[in-house]
Amino acid sequence: MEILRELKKLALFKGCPDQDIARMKNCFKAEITSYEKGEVIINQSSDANRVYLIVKGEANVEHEDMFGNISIILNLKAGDFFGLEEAYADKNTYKDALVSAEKAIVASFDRQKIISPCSNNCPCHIMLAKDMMKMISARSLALTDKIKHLSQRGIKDKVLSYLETQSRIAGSSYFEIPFNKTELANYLAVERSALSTVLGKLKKEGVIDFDKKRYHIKAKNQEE
Amino acid sequence: MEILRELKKLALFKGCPDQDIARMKNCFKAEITSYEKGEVIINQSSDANRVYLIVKGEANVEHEDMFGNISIILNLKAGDFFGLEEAYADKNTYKDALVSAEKAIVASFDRQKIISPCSNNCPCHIMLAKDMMKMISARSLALTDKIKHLSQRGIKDKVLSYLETQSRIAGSSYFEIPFNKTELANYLAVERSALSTVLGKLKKEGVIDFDKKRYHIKAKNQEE
DNA sequence: GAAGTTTTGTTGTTTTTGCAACAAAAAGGG
DNA sequence: CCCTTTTTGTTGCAAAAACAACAAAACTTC
Repeated sequence: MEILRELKKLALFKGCPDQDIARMKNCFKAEITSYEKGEVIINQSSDANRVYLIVKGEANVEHEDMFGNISIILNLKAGDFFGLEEAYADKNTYKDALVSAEKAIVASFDRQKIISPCSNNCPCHIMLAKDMMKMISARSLALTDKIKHLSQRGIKDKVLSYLETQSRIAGSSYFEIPFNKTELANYLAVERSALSTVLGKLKKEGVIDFDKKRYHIKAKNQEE
Repeated sequence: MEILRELKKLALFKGCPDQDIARMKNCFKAEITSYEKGEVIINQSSDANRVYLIVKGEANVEHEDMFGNISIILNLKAGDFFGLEEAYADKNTYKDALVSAEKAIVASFDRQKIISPCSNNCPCHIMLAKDMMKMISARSLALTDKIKHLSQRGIKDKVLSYLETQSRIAGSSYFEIPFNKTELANYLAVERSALSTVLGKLKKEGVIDFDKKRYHIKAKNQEE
């Protein structure tokens, strides 16, 4: 089964023997679905009775506000979960939507099975609990990062704050981000055209360079 | 001991017999300290080897960016933790500071003891693990809420988004927020004087009313 | 490779925000 | 109760962002 190969690539199942993964899939009532780019995986405000694992590809957590503006809260990659917080915090609706950002494979699990101790005594389940904790914590920190960016005054500072973080994560001044310009504007909650202008200016000033989704931070601290 | 009375008020220790709390305090190498308003409890970027529990009072999680601007990430109340995410995600420095927002009592625990299973077989420790999970999840959701506010274009929408959330949490159109105007500006990452102008306008328009930290949302959806 | 779609860049206008400086009001401390 | 400090409101100006509308470029799809 092809899915098994994908699952084994994830840090979550690292070192799990095949038959254990199979048993867990059964135990968690796993369902696996493929999505095309742009497909809505979960609708905002729908009932939160499952948790979702990105097995392959990427998906965005999106929020639509009362005026119809859509903002990208987070970008999820293979191995990331959606809906875990709702499960553990006992919320019964998702507050955001999950939208496929490219061709993606997504597994979903029964929420109750995930959060309660396993009666079948699955070998990897205890380890899993700790991984969950780590994952939720990491997400919390990622959200804090995003707040850091959004808290910057002005588009220029927002985008630089974001790019610096991405650069740090990539470990290089050359890096690729998961967003095109429109999506980046949504992520940073600014007007797309205004962002375009600012990016153009930063490029002209020689602070950064970019092409498509690839960016390069040229000067570190030689501004003003 | 007075502290014990405070601890027992927290949801975390609800139903725990006194001697168990005492044992856990010992097991987690607990230390308890009092702080005056404005005192820094934890410095940004300092070593993350303990986790902190607000026992009484309030404290703000604050972040100082590269330009020296300070923004309030979150407001923590009695029962809330600081540093849990770093512990579980295995980060060795705090990325934000913790500052007392009023006279407060804070307990701190050894990070390792909190995240590893207890060898002493403390009676409440298993329950505690689940509470931790719930707490981190709740924080994650709170951060998402904040992102929702920050993603609004314009101060007016930001502040209304925030106030509506606070109103929903309080379950009434009359409610009190934990911030004064300066702090609210920091939380929403906008200029204080601009916020003041916008609030004044909203009051004049009859959309909201406020006095000190008490607010009232008058009209639901009759704007423009 | 032509036609349509999506993404990106550009520009001008309007509105909002940031900034700075000040004054009034409220809170806190002896 | 007076003095000091903190909080809040106000205003004018400069800067920045939102908005709208359009054009060019890139990417699809047949």
